[in-house]
Amino acid sequence: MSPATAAAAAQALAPLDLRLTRHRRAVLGALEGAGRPLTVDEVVQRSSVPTSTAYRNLGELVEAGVVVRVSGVGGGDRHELAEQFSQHHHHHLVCVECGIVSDFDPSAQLEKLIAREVDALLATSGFRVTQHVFDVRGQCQACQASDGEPGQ
Amino acid sequence: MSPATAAAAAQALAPLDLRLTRHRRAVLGALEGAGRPLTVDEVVQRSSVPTSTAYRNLGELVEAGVVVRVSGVGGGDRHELAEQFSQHHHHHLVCVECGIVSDFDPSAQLEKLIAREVDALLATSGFRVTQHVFDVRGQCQACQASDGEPGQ
DNA sequence: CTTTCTGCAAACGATTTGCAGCAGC
DNA sequence: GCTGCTGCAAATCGTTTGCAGAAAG
Repeated sequence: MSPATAAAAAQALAPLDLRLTRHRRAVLGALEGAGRPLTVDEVVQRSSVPTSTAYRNLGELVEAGVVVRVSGVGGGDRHELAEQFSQHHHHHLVCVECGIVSDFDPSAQLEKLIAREVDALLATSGFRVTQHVFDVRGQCQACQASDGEPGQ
Repeated sequence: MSPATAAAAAQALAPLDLRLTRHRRAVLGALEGAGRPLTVDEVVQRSSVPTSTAYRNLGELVEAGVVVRVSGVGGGDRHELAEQFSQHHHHHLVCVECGIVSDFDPSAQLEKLIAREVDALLATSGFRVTQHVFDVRGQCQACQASDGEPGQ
């Protein structure tokens, strides 16, 4: 994990009386290195943190706003660094076949229009928006390729 | 459940050798009546269908394309009638506090831009898009009201 | 009538938690 | 050194499944 990220994470954890322990560093390192949302199991694999601790740490990191949960397609929740820690706003491409979630950047035009739509929502329904999710589902290239093929 | 919906549902179920039983009617009636995505538990409550049957039926209805699963915030998956059965395209407002998911209609302008974005994705990443999800998260009016208050 | 559906209770897998000792700050 | 963290194993919760009898077309 980069030193800048570590410092920022420590800042976010402190108000909740949470410490930046070796396991939390490992978890954040795994998420940072992956560059896409990971399941708890993938985090355990990549960080060598025991499962129960991984669950606990991910939960606390979410509360601290350092990590966000992303819902994919079955197979449990996925996690990635919050946008303020990963440096950029993005959306998700979810493959409904293999479950992999990858990131993509939306056009500036779309973002602008979304912002306008969100403002309208507050006015019409009183809903206070904190986040928007624009996920796209379909079939990734790899799954398209393996589809018509013999042998699974 | 309206007769038109019933007929359409029967049509969708038949190819999979699935019958439109009294429980499946009850489940669809609950979803239709709610007008928002329901958890399995809410479906059980409103339809008086035993839990295991509700799970089985919802799964089958999803396979038949009559129902879609919507991911909210914890508390299990939520379900609603597929757009072709509920008459309109819409998106979701998810309250991160109470978990309630409600529907809202996007502007035509936003939909047009989303369609364009989705086309671009196929071209740049080879991802074959089948569905887009534009969910908005935040705090519903009821939860805003109960927030600063004493007693919970 | 034949095939699918139902209801129960038991199985299952993912996630959470209690507790005694270890580690940040 | 005080307070929060860890690891294990046991508890929990949502979901799935096997099976014998009921119901749909």
